Amino acid sequence: MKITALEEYGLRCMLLLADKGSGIPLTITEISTKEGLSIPYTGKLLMILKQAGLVKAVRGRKGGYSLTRPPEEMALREIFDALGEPFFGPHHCGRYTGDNDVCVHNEDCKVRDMWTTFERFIGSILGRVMLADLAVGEYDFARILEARSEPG
Amino acid sequence: MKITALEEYGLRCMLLLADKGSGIPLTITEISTKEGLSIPYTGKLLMILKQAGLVKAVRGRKGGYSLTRPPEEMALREIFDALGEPFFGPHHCGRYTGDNDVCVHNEDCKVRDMWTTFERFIGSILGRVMLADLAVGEYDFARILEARSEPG
DNA sequence: TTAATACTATACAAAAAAGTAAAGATATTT
DNA sequence: AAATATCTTTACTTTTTTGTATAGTATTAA
Repeated sequence: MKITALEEYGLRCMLLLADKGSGIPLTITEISTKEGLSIPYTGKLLMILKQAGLVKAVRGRKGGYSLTRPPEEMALREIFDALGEPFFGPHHCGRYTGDNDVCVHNEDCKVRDMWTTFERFIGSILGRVMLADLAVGEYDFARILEARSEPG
Repeated sequence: MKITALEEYGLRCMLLLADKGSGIPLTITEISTKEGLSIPYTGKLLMILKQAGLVKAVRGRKGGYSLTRPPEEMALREIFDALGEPFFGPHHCGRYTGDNDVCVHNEDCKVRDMWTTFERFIGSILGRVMLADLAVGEYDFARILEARSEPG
């Protein structure tokens, strides 16, 4: 039950871009310096985020990366989905089949049902907390859950 | 953001022991057969659970594993803590330091604060859902959160 | 048009997690 | 006491994840 490296570092990069504002893009070099990451690894991260449509790249001089949307409209859920599988995703049961081709509990599984509920619970939070909330330091989940409706 | 193999399989073994009742212990061989896992791997899992004090072992004939406490008193949280680190644990920041010895955001980190809140949120659920709830198919988290007080 | 700057893609190396193998120690039953 | 069934320990192999290296492509400003 762990946060992966891509998720952790990817979120940090997104936050950096959110803080910067959408004016001037940030280069890979700048991002890598500010986050203490290597340049190739930073490039890899940004590439993943770009392919998910969360950031856009401008080449050449004065180029760099910036967000495709204002951080107020970017849910943490989208960011994590871009950087890895969800907590309990569609591949879970096919992945943990033990020694068999298909899980022993395939027909009826209490653990699966529990994870499904759990995933939905977590998703309802991450879908409503926006990158802008993070930038401002707002993560009172209970209040956010109350104030905002389920995301579309 | 993923569930580890140890957590998934370990939880299944615990559920199996909970269903069995605390009378006759289950052997590694029985557990491995019922869960579709190899015998050595099952042994490894049970050893971890034993060292955490969640199960006890009896050697020799008629031996095997059983729960140390009734499943009504065993929170999912304890089980996951035994099988791996918590979602956002004390080692997180020391682990994701990029190329430096200490994380660039060590002084003031919005991501860290967010994870802390998030971890507490998840913990408040997992601390109140018991293994017995799972066995019965009860995982209406909202209701459980409402009905039960914060665990000690 | 040229050189500098920046992103893109592919292949590879290192570290961590997952899973296996085999020999050893302990308890119970006969 | 001996045989058997069980847990226990250590070391090893495989797979996945992380992170690196390098060569290539595109854009812009002078």
